[in-house]
Amino acid sequence: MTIKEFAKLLNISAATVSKVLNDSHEISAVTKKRVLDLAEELNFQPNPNASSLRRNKNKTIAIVIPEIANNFFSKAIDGIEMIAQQKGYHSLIYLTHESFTKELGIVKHLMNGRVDGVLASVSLETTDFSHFNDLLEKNLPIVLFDRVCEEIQTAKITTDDFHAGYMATKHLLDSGCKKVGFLAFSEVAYACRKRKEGYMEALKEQNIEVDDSLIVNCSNDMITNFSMINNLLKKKKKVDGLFSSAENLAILTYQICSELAINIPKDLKIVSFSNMPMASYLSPSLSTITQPAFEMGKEAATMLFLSIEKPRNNYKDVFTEMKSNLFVRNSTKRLFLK
Amino acid sequence: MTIKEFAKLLNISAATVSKVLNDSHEISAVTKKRVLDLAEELNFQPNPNASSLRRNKNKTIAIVIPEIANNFFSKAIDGIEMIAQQKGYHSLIYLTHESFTKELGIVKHLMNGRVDGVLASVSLETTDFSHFNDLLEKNLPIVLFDRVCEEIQTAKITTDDFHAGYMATKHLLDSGCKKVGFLAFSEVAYACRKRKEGYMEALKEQNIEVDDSLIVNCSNDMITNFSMINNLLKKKKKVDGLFSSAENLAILTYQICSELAINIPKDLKIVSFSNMPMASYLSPSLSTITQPAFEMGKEAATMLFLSIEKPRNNYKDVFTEMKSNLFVRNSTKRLFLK
DNA sequence: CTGTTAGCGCTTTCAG
DNA sequence: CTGAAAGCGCTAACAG
Repeated sequence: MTIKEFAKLLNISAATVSKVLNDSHEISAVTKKRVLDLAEELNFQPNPNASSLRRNKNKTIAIVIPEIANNFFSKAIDGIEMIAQQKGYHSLIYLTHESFTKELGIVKHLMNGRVDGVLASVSLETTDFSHFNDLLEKNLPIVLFDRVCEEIQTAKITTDDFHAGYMATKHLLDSGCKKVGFLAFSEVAYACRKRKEGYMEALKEQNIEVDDSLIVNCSNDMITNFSMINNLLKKKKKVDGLFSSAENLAILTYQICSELAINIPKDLKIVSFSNMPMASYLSPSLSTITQPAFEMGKEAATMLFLSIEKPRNNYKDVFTEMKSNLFVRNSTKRLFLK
Repeated sequence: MTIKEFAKLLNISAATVSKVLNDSHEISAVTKKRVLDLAEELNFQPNPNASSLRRNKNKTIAIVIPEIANNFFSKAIDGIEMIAQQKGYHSLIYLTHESFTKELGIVKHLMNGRVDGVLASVSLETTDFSHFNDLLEKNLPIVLFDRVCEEIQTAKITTDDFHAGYMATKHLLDSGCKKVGFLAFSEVAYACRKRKEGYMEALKEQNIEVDDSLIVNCSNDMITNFSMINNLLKKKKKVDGLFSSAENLAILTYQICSELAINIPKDLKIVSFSNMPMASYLSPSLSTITQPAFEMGKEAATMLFLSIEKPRNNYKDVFTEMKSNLFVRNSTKRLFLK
């Protein structure tokens, strides 16, 4: 049903109906009620495409992320979608699967005006970020979260990755580890570099030389990751502690330890970034750093709507670092970072 | 930039450009190339709202699910999005958070023609399914997956829940359990009822009377679930095996066992539906039944596109039960269902 | 093979 | 306070 047909049912004009549905102040209370009542009864909704075309606004945002089968990202989407639903916006989801080419294609596509704003976490392969700048030049607001980059001047949300890395490593050293390794999910990603800097800071504080052979630079290729971590662990007495910058690498390590008959946590203590629910009950030997994924999603979405609804310079280049939680050992200890 | 402005750059008409971009056969190769080259160079894309309005088609589907911070649903979305991307479709995501009211609001909203099809998993609270029928009456194709219902005549995808329940329970009995309990995530959900029927079948086969006091009917309220499961477990010697129909209930049980100092799997063996990555390495005592979530997503999306692109009766009321990759797994055993 | 034209359904002046 | 009419940008029918 079109707005014209609907209007005819009440013997008024389409313009009047449109004004009521858009809550214009120039309509009498009586007409308003008549329209709203019938709209409710018939579940009448104006055609969103016609409306978007005319207004040049879509009430839609895009979420561009590397993967979704991931406890961090799925919780972040949960937060994003909650804010979007509150604001009456719709959320389109796009997965890059860590591919630069896909990310580029998606972002270029988004320049067609299908969405009013973009929330993005950059893929592991991405080192050239100019496609995001192209969005900004088209006046499309964008907020980066978790996988941010330094090159783009826009709002960004991360956890305090340096401090988290520092605390994780310190925890391992305090637990008696002498040789603490580091599993990097990427050599270039900003978040991972910060986590590594925190790791190095904790070592430095205790006058421990950084041993590059204890640092495994992983990638998106799990086969290679497996063999690199395997190589590290099969050298007896090589490492007694491991700080993992990503959940999937920690899980991979559990698998390797199982095959090599390495006892966790007796022979090897692990602290990992992870958003697995109740990790400490399921696997009491896994200590986790939990990022506030849901809150980060909400925060990122809130900032995006701010800049969709207000002029751009309100938010430009804000950098927010959120506090994360370090859960250690079956929830008897819980160290808050910061 | 509009298609008219773009056409002027090449001194041709907007219609011609439109035909090229929609791959019409009535355009010369030369013109085609000129248009495509410039479009590539300028990243020109026609306004999607104008196009959708004119065509009355959106190249967009909706995914309506209870929650996303969930290993099953996030993997399913992964599969859905993959097929959608291949088909050049966009995916809108809507979360009901298990609320009937929210589901109703979302589905009613979708009747405005914003999407060309709907993929849905019904919420736990939903017992009246007529809103889905309203969609079908508006000629909007819909495919239900995992949380399906019997009341709607449309395509549905589930796992073989009866057989999975049977195998899980049989596995516990074969492992020497005498008193096997069942954690139901819902009393009414079709999938859960089937899992329970499988559970009862396995008991019956071994001439074991069903003991209702070993069946915990859980809900979406985790506080109540906690106390009900706690009550069951704190009675010593009450149960020595537990089949959980949902991952979150199993994790809750791990927490309770930790507090009650119940040794898993010595005192209590657990088999649970779960899509946690490498559950058996992380927590070797947890045996899982893994649903082929990714494949179910792909299958559901494929069926949806079939019915979007072809007349409706092609797919009406097909019921697919997926069997591949459904197995009880712990580190040592992997039992394939069917 | 290419161009002209009408109109998708809505919102927004502007006139009354 | 209400309505008439223009036009958002595109595509499809039709003419040439």
